[in-house]
Amino acid sequence: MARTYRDIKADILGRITRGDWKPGSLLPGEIELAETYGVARATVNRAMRELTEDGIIERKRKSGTRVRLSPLRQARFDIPIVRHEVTEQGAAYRYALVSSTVGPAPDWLRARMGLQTGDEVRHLTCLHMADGQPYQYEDRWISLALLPQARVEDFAATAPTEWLIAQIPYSEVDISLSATAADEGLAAHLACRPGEPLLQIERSTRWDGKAVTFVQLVHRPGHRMTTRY
Amino acid sequence: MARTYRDIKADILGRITRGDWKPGSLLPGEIELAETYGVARATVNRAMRELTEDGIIERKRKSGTRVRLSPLRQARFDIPIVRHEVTEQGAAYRYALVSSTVGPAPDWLRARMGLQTGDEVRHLTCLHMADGQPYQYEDRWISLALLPQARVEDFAATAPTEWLIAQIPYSEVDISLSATAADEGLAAHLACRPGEPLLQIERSTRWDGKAVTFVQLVHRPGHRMTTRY
DNA sequence: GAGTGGTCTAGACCACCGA
DNA sequence: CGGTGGTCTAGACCACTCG
Repeated sequence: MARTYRDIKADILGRITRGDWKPGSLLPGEIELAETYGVARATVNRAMRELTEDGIIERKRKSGTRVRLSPLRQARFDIPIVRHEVTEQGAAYRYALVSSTVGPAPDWLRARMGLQTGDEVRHLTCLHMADGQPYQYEDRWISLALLPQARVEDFAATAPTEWLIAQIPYSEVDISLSATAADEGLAAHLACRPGEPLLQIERSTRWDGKAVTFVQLVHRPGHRMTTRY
Repeated sequence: MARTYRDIKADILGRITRGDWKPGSLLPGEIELAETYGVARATVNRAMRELTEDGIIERKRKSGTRVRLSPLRQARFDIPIVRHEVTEQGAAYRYALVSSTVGPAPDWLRARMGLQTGDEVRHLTCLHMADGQPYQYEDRWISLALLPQARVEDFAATAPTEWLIAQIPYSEVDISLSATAADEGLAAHLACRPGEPLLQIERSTRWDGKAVTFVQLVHRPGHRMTTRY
């Protein structure tokens, strides 16, 4: 007999995957299930709530709980710090600052970050290496309106990402994943041929609703992001 | 005054983002917080549990709750059904079956799916279109050992994904994201130049621990996957 | 209006793990 | 060992929404 909310969650999920409860069908109410399993209603509720978060079932007051017609598929990808990603693979991590400038934000960036005309930004490009091989190329813009201390910071030793985490640990982020072709510069930095397909991640970070930083991260050829669910 | 677990969660998160509680620091215990907020301990627990799931804090019995040193970043991407993805953009969806064969699984696929020598698979390639333009190219393999009914199914009208969901609604999935270059065939199907960088998703689906299907989904040039957190 | 899920409470016991 | 979080209970009230 099931006793914990985990047991109950597993049992309900089992009935769904085995086809006892088919997509679209109505599940028993919480009170009934609580009696069936011999537990308190709160315990059943916890199990059902997690199944809802997992995209397995849909719940509505009054109408009850149904198995989702088409399961809501969502994958979670960890967004690692490059240094950790590299060292966890057992490789030696090295970071190099490639270029650094300060100036007014170009138009496309102003649009993208929602900056005012004349707002200045620190523009950094850097390279992250694993065992001496290029691993990821980083092209970052930091708003000096919000982070004036970025004007004078020396990024020779510390990568911008890790510096930024120390400044604003918790923020809102937009992420975009796409494929891009290596141009001459990228090819040189990542030691690949021009035109080679590369996985690119773009991140916009906001704090208190205001744009803090925008970054393009381009991975070396063949890089994969993986996850399971 | 905070009254619900949402209020409390927001208040705690606010103190963290504002820097009242810095990364690595110890938060008050649940009992103390419950008294502070004037609620039951279970309410504080719910708030803290969600902050843990969100990767904001770390909890350990006996030692207590700490703000994570470097916030655990994870992004959730919805894995939509192509047809829904297209129609939600207001475009007309069309599906076309390109090729279909039945035969023994090639070696690389056997390794990838963990099939036995001689296991047969149905191999399908199809095209998903939005407003008459190529949108996504699908290259799918279905294990006939697990889904014998796939041998005779006519995929002319129904896309494999949607048929599969009807057969095994809930399953375990491995996902891999990468960039690939269009070869001659892909270029023809997706109406792009050979060599063009394309975003590719590979999915392995298991049910009851056994490999059911493997698919490569290649998006048209310029496609982006986006999310926020 | 009434039935369902959403949440809160007060109390209890347990499991883990650091000192 | 003792303190912390993890979970369960029994009961209650509330909010949403369908009929």
